[in-house]
Parts: sequence; C-alpha cells; structure tokens
Amino acid sequence: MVNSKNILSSVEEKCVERGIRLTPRRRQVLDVLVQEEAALSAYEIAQRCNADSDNPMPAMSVYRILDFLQEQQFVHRLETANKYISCSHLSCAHEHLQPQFLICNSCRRVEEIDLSSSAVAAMASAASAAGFASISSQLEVNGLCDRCVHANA
Amino acid sequence: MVNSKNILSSVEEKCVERGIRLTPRRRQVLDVLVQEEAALSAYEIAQRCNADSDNPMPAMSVYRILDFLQEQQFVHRLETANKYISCSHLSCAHEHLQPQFLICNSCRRVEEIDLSSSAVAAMASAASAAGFASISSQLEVNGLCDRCVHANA
DNA sequence: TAAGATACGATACACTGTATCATTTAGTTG
DNA sequence: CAACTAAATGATACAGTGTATCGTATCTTA
Ligand SMILES: [Zn+2]
Ligand SMILES: [Zn+2]
Ligand SMILES: [Zn+2]
Ligand SMILES: [Zn+2]
Repeated sequence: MVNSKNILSSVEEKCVERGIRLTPRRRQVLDVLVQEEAALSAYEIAQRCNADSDNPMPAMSVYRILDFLQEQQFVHRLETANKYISCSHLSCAHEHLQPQFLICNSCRRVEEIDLSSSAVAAMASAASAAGFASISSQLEVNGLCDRCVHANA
Repeated sequence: MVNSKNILSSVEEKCVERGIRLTPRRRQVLDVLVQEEAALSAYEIAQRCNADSDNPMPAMSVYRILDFLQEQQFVHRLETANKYISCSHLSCAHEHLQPQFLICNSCRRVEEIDLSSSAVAAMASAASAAGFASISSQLEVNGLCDRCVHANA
C-alpha cells in the first residue's frame, strides 16, 4: 500500500508554487492513480472513484482532470494502451522531458524509467540510417518484470 | 507510385506456399496499404476501397481481413496510432520477429526498420536496471524524416 | 454431389472520447 | 460584503472505433 498522503501533500506544494488548484475532484483522481501500480483507463478510474464515494464521478470529468494532471506532468498517458499512470517523481524534484515506460505483460505494472544516453544514441543512430533526422519519443516497451519471472520460474 | 502489381504477385506466391488464400477482398485491402506510405486506420482503408470500387467494403470486413494480413505479417499495426501499414518486406524473403517503426510527425510516413543489436542491448540494459528481466517489443518512435527537415529548412 | 471448413455480409451493440451548454464554485475587485 | 469574472464541474448528446453474432456464400475435399 502506497503512502499516498505524503505524495499528495508534495503535489499540493507544487500546485501552490505553480499557482494552480488541486481540487477535491483532481485529488481524488490522482489518488486513485497513485495507489495503483498498473495503468488505468479513464473509465476504470471513474469506476474506482465511484467505488469509494457517494458523489459520482462522471467519465467526462475524468478526462478533463486527466488533461490537467498531464499538463502538470503529475500523470502520464501510455499511448499504446491508452491508459494513465501517476508520475513516479511526484514527491521529488526530478524533472523529465519525455518519460519512458516498461510495461509488464504479466502483471501489467508499469515502471517509469530514464533511458541512458547510450540507449538514446543507439536509437538515434538507427533512425539516421533509415533516413530520419531526429527522434523524440515517449518509448513504451513491453516485457516481463523480475517478480513475474521469478514467480513463473 | 509504387509498383503494387509486382509486390502483390510476390505475396500471391507466399500465400500459395503457405496454403492460404489471397481473396479479392484481401488483395484489395493489401493493395490500398501497399500504395500508401503513411499508416491508415481501418475506416480509412474502407473508404479508399469504396472510392475505387462499386462493391462496398464494410468496415467489419476490413477488420477481419486486417487480422488475417497481420497473422501472415503482410501488414503491421502501429499500436500508438492504431493504424495499419504494409510490411516493407513483401517482395523479399526477409524474416522479422518484431518490427520497429519510425513515424514522421510532419508527413506521417512510416519506415520499418531493424534495430541494431547495440540499440537493443542498450534498451535491455536500461530495463534490467529498472527491474525488468526481459523486453520484447515493437518499438514505435516518432520523429522527423529527412525530407521534412529539408523542406522546412 | 454432399459435407465441412473458410470467408464474407449485415446488424446490433459496447466502449471510448469529444463537443456543447448550463450550473456551480472559487478568486478578484470596488 | 456585494458584484463581477474566471475556473471548474455537471449533464447531455453525439461521433468514432472495435467486437460479437448470426446467417449466407464460396471453396475444399472426400
Ligand atoms: Zn514522470
Ligand atoms: Zn510483472
Ligand atoms: Zn515487416
Ligand atoms: Zn516526413
């Protein structure tokens, strides 16, 4: 169980710094994502909000709130799966431009990584050979996490 | 303009070898993709089929046919965009396991590449550092192709 | 030709995301 | 505090995408 209270107060501070509002609705959506290791779709988020609250969360609100949270880099969107995951740097000062993700094909959990410069250089070299001048991408790589490998060994 | 006739007869041969059928419908869908440098959605494919034919192509047929063409590796599906593109190795004997793609953000054209082993090794190393034992992925990298870079210079 | 398998046509439907407008809430100013 | 303004939310309708399902047609094979 993640200590979402500490994480959310860090986010609260950042919002104050940036002069933006972390409303109860936004906080609720972010909390759902912070407590989840796997990525969730917008409708899955709405369902979880409605599970532990009497005030129904419409899916449309989820989309709006996700837009806001993405702009602030509090959550990221996995383009391949079209799902959302909280940033793993909510409680630190780490800055990232484009995040990269590893997605476990077995347990679906997602790890946010920073690719080494050598890996990026190797990608850029392959792109150049194929007639592409520049690449800038959020890489999403599927695989198997250690936990699942050991569990199935 | 691509010489789709030669490409399609190569595909025809492969179908004979594999004991499968390249029906007129399947040929029609494949032809649309062969003649297009950019990736197309299922509904876009249906529209193009209907543009130059009086026999309407239902979207549902397109999906079924795309399933077939994907199984045979005649076309690939871009997971990020949810669009389809013909394999660039239709008329040769090149074998690939997981293809990788470069997608131009300006003109949308797609290049199918084979990542160098060093690039793959660099990716695997980053994954290992993040607690992922194995990766196996169809990488899709956005960028700018040389043509577009020169055109906008 | 008859039986079975494969491919296709057609309809309905679920899911996802957007557009739009009304309403409420939160800040701002006099 | 009252009035104003902007931001956020509620609510409805709708378009696009993909699937499920059933019936029909075509091909294969004995
Ligand atoms: Zn992040
Ligand atoms: Zn796992
Ligand atoms: Zn290919
Ligand atoms: Zn281009």
